[in-house]
Amino acid sequence: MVNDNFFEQVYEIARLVPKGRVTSYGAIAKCIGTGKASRMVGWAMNAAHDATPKVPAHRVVNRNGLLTGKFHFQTDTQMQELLEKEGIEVRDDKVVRFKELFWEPLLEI
DNA sequence: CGATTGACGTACG
DNA sequence: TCGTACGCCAATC
Repeated sequence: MVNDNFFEQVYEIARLVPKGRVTSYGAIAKCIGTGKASRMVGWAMNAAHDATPKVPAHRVVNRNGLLTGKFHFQTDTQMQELLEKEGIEVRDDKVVRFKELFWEPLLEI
């Protein structure tokens, strides 16, 4: 895999997420056109481990703002620490004020 | 080529 | 409010 359009789009959007902001898999999925297939975003993220440059997957959470993918990080706390480092409050593995911090990729694309 | 899986989302009970 | 079921598309086995 060198430039899989599908993954590329997911990576691109994930990288476009401003610091201190978060987005959801469904929003990205809808943005790239997969729409209903929000699972594909997560699948793409799975490959994001090998993506270049590194994809800020810690800014991508599920619709509930829950850090579902934290388990896939280097450490289960890495994701939360990264978010807190960017100014995002994380409580009980979920983004605080997720609604306010939510960033729609459609606004940029 | 068929079956299974997947970092989700929505619907239903 | 919480738990379970189904759908959706693409990739992998």
